Amino acid sequence: MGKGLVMNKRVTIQEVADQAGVSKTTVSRYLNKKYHKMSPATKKRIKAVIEALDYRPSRQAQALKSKRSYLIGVVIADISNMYASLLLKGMSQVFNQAKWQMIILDSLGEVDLESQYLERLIDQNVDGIILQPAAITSENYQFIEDMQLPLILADRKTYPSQWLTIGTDNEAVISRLFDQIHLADYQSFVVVSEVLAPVSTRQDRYQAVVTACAPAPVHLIEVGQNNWQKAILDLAGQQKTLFFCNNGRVMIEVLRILKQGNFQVPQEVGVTGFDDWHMTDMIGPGITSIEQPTERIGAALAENLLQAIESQQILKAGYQAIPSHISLRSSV
Amino acid sequence: MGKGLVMNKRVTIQEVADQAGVSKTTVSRYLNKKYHKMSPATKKRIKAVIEALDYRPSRQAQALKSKRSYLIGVVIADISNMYASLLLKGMSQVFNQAKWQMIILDSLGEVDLESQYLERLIDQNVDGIILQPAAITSENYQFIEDMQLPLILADRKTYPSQWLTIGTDNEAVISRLFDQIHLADYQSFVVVSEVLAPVSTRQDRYQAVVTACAPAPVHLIEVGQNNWQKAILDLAGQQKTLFFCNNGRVMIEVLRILKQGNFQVPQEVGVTGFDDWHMTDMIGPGITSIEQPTERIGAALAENLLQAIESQQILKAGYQAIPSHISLRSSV
DNA sequence: CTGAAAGCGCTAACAC
DNA sequence: GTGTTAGCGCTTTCAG
Repeated sequence: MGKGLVMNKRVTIQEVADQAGVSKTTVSRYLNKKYHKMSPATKKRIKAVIEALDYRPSRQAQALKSKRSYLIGVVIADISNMYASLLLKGMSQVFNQAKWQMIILDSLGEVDLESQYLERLIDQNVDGIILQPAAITSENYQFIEDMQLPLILADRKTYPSQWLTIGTDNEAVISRLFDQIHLADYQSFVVVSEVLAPVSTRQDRYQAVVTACAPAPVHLIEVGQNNWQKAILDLAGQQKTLFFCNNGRVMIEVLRILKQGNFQVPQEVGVTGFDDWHMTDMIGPGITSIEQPTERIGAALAENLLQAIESQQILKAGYQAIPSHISLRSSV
Repeated sequence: MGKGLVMNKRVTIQEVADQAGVSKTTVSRYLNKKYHKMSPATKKRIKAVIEALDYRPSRQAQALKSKRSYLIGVVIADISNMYASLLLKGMSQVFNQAKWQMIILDSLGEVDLESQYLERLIDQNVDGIILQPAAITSENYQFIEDMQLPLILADRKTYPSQWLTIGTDNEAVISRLFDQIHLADYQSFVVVSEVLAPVSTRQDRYQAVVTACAPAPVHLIEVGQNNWQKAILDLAGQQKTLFFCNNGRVMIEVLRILKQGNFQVPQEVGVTGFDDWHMTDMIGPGITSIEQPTERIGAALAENLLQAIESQQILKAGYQAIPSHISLRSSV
């Protein structure tokens, strides 16, 4: 690898220049592949010295001068969540293949913490930001725009629409899913979700279910609310109910509760919804569910952001929906 | 928030100095809380200007001068893995609470890619590195040591032992788990694992099972090998077998295979092992399993690394085991 | 108590 | 083709 046996201090461009008998400028030109007017001889000499010394330019210094850090800030609402993991996987495939690196922060879904972290990213001179916003109002993120920093939203929209958001095709896939379900089999319909208000995705999914079930009414159970578990069991006990779960964690919970209540799926209750794990087929009879293309969403976020950074263009506000896959099994 | 309506360029320390009628030096002193010899008046004035201008120092520039980037490099073998997610969660709790930020890279378990990423982190002037190594030989990481960069290993040891590694108490917890199992119930014992060779953790777990079952022999099935699925079904069919799964993904796979083969757990086969998801209770009868304290491992890694960085001391090589929890259910 | 000046490692006019 | 010079935004002697 051309590495010396022991090396303490970083070698600098100056040392390379000295050893090669040229100026820093020339070395810098070499580094930045500006060969257009450079004698093959010097070029070769510099190359040799760089290898001998195992010289690697300091990104810090380059960034300070060139205003490009090759750092991307990523703020996620919960890094331990499977959805987030897959999103990050997709991003890292795009960024790391190129020379970009991600600084990843976990906002815990808390708006104040999120603001703090966003500011830190700006302090760090990141070239762009990918954000899964904890707030639903665009105003919270206006200051990023003011800084002229490219920003792209993951999964969740903010209002009024101001940035490009990339996520699942919630409405379309839910509509397709319900086309496959024989609604007459059910006497009541329930959406189970984490609290709707702060997250556009949850609202959109709820609305899509409402639309799909119309004119039948749709109940909403928000996990964490008073007696929500009991509410599920009550509904399941009263009439044949279809439970639509807004994400994978919720689905796991619902299945657990129904199992404890000794309800048979799909004979006594129906269960469907979003499955972040792609593994509900392990559970019970196999759950008919929506599998999100999470990695591809992550990759798309990264690609779009890079393009915006490199072209210096502002991303067009709006929602880019990546199509989901419906996994038909036997839970409904 | 003290933010102006529109601001394009970052404000610099020079502008603050000008507005406050002092020199950059004094502002810098203020920023670094060197108040010892500074008149309350100037202090107040600087404070006011900083707030009015919403000035925030550039980390880039600070780092270039002070040799402290407040950046930590984290290289993980697979970022979409649940174990990794929880590790990162634990780390982020420690780092982000303080003013540290993580650059996270996914090595895909590939040694070459990993080397490349580690070098990039060095280029970026990170203050320390947390690594879940893809290779098992310490030699691969010697160059980090040569750079005087604090390094700490997550979950996996390298040989010869050269750095502090923090992970699960594999041997101890496996020994405790087997104390709870009535070995006489089984006629054969099998460890199912991803390929053993490159990862110390997998080897250690296998050895611990061998020790616990002695003098009975222990079969080893490496997933991905020729006909490994069939091997599982064959063993299960021949005699009453206990399957020990080396991690959560493997356990999911084993359960899936056994289910397809119509084997009843625990009547016909026993299943136990490590469960990264803390959710195998959703599956079948509830799986007796080992739940790793993954978040705490992540936090411990972060804490130890920070301490090493701040004290300028080298971490003592060795293995720090964080105790796991055994979840006794009914699968064995 | 405060400031001038040098410099961290690099890039980019502008000369020659 | 290549070098000189002047910074990027900050910290830190060293003087006063």
